[in-house]
Amino acid sequence: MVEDSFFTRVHEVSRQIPYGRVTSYGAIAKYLGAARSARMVGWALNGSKHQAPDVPAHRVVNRNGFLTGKKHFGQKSLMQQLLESEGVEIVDDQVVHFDQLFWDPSMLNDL
DNA sequence: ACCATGACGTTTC
DNA sequence: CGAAACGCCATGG
Repeated sequence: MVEDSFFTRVHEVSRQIPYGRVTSYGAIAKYLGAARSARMVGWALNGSKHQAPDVPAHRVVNRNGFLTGKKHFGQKSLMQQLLESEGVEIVDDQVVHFDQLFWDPSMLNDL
């Protein structure tokens, strides 16, 4: 059966993240109507590997642009490598020009 | 219903 | 500047 839970929502939204772009857990949470559930977003992404491998979790970082979830990729540097492969500069586990690369799900409405 | 967990975010010390 | 506490809330046991 399909879990119409918060998790599934996060998965779908995360898949909308454009190539070479990044977003924050809080932004996704806010878009889902649960701005205070940023932690659930990360947790959902953790489950996404199990439920929706299509979800580019590497494009989701915390509000500081830090690759906080890199450790969940099995390979610590994997998340950084994936982002760099998309043209995203990473320095000291942080996204460079995060404010420029930041993508908000709300942009879907205006797209 | 209660307690524990968690890839966050903000505030306080 | 760094660490810790707190809030916040969905999911699972």
